[in-house]
Amino acid sequence: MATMKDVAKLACVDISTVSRALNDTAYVHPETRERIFAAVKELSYQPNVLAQGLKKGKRHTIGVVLPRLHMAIFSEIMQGIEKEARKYNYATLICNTEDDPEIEKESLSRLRNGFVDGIIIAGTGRNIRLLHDIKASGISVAQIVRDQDTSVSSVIANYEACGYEGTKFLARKGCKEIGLINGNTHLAPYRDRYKGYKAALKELNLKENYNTSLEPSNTFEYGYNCAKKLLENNEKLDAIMVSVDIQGIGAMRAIKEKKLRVPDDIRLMSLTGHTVGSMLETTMTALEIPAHEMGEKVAKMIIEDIEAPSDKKPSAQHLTFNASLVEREST
Amino acid sequence: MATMKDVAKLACVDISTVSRALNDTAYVHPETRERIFAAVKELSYQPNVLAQGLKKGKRHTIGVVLPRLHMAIFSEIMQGIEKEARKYNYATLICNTEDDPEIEKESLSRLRNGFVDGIIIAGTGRNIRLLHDIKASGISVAQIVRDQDTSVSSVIANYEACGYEGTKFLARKGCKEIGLINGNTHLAPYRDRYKGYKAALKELNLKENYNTSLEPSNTFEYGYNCAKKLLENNEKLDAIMVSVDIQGIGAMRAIKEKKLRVPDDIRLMSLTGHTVGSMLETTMTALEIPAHEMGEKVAKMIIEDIEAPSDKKPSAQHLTFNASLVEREST
DNA sequence: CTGAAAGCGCTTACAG
DNA sequence: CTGAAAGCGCTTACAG
Repeated sequence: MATMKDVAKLACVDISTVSRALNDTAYVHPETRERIFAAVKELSYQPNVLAQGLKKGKRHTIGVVLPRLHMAIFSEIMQGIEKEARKYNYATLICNTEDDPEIEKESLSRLRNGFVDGIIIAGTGRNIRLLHDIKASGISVAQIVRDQDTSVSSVIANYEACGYEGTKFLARKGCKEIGLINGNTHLAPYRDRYKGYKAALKELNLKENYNTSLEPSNTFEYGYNCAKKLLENNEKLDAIMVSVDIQGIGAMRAIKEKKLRVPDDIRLMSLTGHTVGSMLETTMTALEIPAHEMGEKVAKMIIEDIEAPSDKKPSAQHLTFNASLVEREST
Repeated sequence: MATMKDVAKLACVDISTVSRALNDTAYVHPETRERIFAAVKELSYQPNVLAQGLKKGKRHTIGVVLPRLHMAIFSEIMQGIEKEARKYNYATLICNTEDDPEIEKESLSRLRNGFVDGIIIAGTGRNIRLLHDIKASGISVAQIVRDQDTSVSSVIANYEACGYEGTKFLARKGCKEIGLINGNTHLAPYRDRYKGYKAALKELNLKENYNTSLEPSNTFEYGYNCAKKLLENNEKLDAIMVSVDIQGIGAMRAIKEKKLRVPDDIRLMSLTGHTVGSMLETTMTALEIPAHEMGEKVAKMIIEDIEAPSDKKPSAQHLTFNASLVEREST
């Protein structure tokens, strides 16, 4: 690979002049400029990003730490992040943690050391101190979906409202025994959905049908197992709310194996739908969250933070999106 | 952030000694060593990866260029790549191109400039020259799923066999009018599936039912639209093979809207299944490809290439995996 | 066993 | 308008 030195030699100028011409950071005589660009072309010179980053202390790269990509809302959010990042000429580096705090820790450690200017995270909540360290060391941080820490900016959906409105909606449909398949309530979204569910049940004077399991909750199997238990525990159950679409697919399977019909015997809805729900054989009613838009916003937020001069970084912002109810066949 | 200089000062040694102690690259007196590690701890020093990379010319990072993450087999392959990369202490950087040659070009250009030591790509086939340039410049390259270029190592599944065996299987089930929903035949997997399909039809003395559309083929909508056309064009159609699971979900929807039943009226199967197929309401028969394993292999392949001394890089290897038939409800 | 020094490929004050 | 030089944070021959 040609270096700036080679270009300088070929163009018969100093390397500093090449730098200035290329970065357009000072006036360079048109002729010199032309010679330089000719040399660049001839050598098909490409600047070394490492060296630039070393000098400027900036990588123009955002790290995104996510618990899951496959069949989860995070890959849709990611599309939004990438689109926005590309607009500002930032690259994105995705780390997939599988919701394992150890992998998360390792990913964060790796990212902090010169890899990125900012980190967007949907975290396990187990590495908050590390995250603070990272922020203190000058790397911008923002949370997506899971706001584990109020001192760090975040973009989330209103999960409590999802739990509340979902329950109310099913009650209006005549359901009396509404189950909720949730996940680890240490994570903000699960905690909040549960809160909303309980609040609605109280107003409606209904009782709780709740089941949980020890497995990772963002999976098909989890939805399947929890649905099975809910159905066994209460034979009058007439509705199941799942936290995320993928659980709903598992629940659908469990319901079918019990020879029950959706929606006639059991109504089924997802509390944080994304595009999957509309594609299923029995399409799924859902409170859909604007994943793409949320991704764009959090990317914009972190880029603004990165590019703000260090003496006046914006203070932590928290952006909450509302979900919108989309009725489909499953209710 | 503390630098190596700070550590050296605190430990009262030269920075070169710190470097040696930390990298274990030469004998350092135990006491000195201890002082250095104490200083590292005290300052919570973290080496700057940029600077290391600049000096050593290595980033310990692999770029992965994929056409799609959401609901596609690529996120499963990615899991395998990440697992293997982590084992060798490599980071992975994912670029999502949405199968757009321009985005792909941009991603590749970005990666080549000091970002990564190697690139794994499932490409559009439109940037082969650029890929050659990149390889020539000393960055390792490997292809996954799509082997557009025999001079570059690859890990793929035997798509021709998939097309062939799928067709034979459906014929054994008694199907006479077997449709194929495919995709852009400039891409090797689509081209090969089609080849296998035609070969089997010829042996069986059956005629082709083939439809294609101009949209990106890796989507639900594509499967839906093509299935609809196939059903309209031939009312005796008794089977549909889709190239990928997500198309199958769309096809299922189209079949259902026609008031036809799967598998009684129409048998449906996917030619490159991954985990989605087993989770659907009507589970989908598929030729399953070992996505996770393929990811691991391609990661291993590229890491070996990266770490080989530049005078004896291994020559291009091509690894082909077989799919295995998993019968489920849809046939 | 350890230090002084050069160098990786750039950027950016400082002169002129 | 352009060059010479220092420096970003490391690694690694070269001495001793």
